[in-house]
Amino acid sequence: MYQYEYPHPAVTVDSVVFGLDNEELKILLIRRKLEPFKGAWALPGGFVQMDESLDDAAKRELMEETGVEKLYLEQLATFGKPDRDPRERVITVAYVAIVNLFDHTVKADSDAEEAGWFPVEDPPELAFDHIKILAAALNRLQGKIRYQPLVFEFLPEKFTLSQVQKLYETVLCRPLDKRNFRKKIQGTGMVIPLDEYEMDVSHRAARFYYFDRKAWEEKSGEGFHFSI
Amino acid sequence: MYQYEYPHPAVTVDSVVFGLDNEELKILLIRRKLEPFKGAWALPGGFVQMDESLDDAAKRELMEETGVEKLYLEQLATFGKPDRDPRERVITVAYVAIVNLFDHTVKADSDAEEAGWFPVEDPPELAFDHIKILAAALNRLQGKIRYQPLVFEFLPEKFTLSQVQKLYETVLCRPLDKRNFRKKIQGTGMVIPLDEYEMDVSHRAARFYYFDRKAWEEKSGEGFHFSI
DNA sequence: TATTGTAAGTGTCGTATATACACTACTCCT
DNA sequence: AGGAGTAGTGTATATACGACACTTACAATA
Repeated sequence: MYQYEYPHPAVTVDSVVFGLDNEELKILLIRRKLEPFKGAWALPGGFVQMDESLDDAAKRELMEETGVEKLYLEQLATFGKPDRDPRERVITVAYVAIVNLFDHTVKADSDAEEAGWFPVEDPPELAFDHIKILAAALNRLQGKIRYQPLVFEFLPEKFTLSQVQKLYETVLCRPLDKRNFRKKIQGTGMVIPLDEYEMDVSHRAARFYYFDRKAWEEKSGEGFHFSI
Repeated sequence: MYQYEYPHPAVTVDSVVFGLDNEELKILLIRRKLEPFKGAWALPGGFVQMDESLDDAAKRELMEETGVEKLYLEQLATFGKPDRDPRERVITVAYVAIVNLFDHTVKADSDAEEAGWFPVEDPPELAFDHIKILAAALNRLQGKIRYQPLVFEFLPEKFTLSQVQKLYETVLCRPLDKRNFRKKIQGTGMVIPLDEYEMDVSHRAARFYYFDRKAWEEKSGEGFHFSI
């Protein structure tokens, strides 16, 4: 038992994990095994250990639940209404994560836990206030994707420009003009053409490109905006 | 005494309170009366009560420490490195606040606590990791002021365009062209001229304007960007 | 081997937006 | 009357953005 002079809330981390699955934007959800909300779908997460930072806690929980090590992770916001958990006062630090479903396989159904990918547009009923967290995460993603190169976190190392465009269209929920899009994305100077082309497609093969992370890290230092 | 089956961190809220004092951007700091960091300057804040939301906690602490009710308040980020407080594990939810030092007087030196306004550029040594929180807050302010009308939170109801421009220049740390600035700010349609002019100035009297909050709230709903 | 289906790839022009830049107007003070 | 000090105003150029339609390449099928 742990004793304190004043009451302390519990602190959890919960992550909204985005991934691109079949050209659809999806989120990873876990089915709860315990009360409260037993059987309901919920964001992956858990309690912060006393010796780990918040980022580390988020990483650990995701590692445990998805098996993925390399993912994009960023703190979103902290949710702390007094009654958001019926058991005790629980404050949750929410994260946005992006996993690359091309390069890594996610153990969606792990040992003990049932997990699954759900379309962002119509998720199932979620436990706690997780639907609010999802809304905030989607909002952040849509805002940030326009001036930071987050799209490449979703895509394989080598991708076609059509893939990039479709992803932007999916996230932003609006169509983009092909020529203008290609002008912009190539105008950044960070999306570099390879001498490789698609194979085994029943139409003209698309060229592969890669994202020059080094150039971005240098230029993002001062002033440079990605901006699509 | 309060008992828990698992260890719980303490949770505080700390606010970076910005204000415009003599055309300088300043932050409000409190001198600590207790260990640790006794005597050092720190961000105003305190423990979250079990029956209040995080926003309410931030508001309450600021009300207690500054006496100001009407202020702009927005959650910034949560800081939770395990060793950021030497006593016990303390996770702090940081807020950015803006107080209007024209319309409200802040009880900078209150009963028990010594408080003061310090230039953002060279603050004193701060307790805990508060210098990091300050850096993050300044970053947020500089970013957000360019596409949201935060400036008017600093200024009196009726202001001159020169005041607005000087404030932008102060926050962004760069000079702006007067004519282009005035074109843009008037182009928003939300900064409305009054038929009042400065009095008792030893030069041409400047016209007063006000910010049309209603128009902003309507237009900010969809798509409109303030953008300076 | 000719045809068809499908997605890839490419350029221009008009419009809107951003930037650079310098003088006159007003008020008070000496 | 003139000087000090800040308010206020317009134009021209460069850049960015959005609209828009056809040709190319590949493979499957007739």
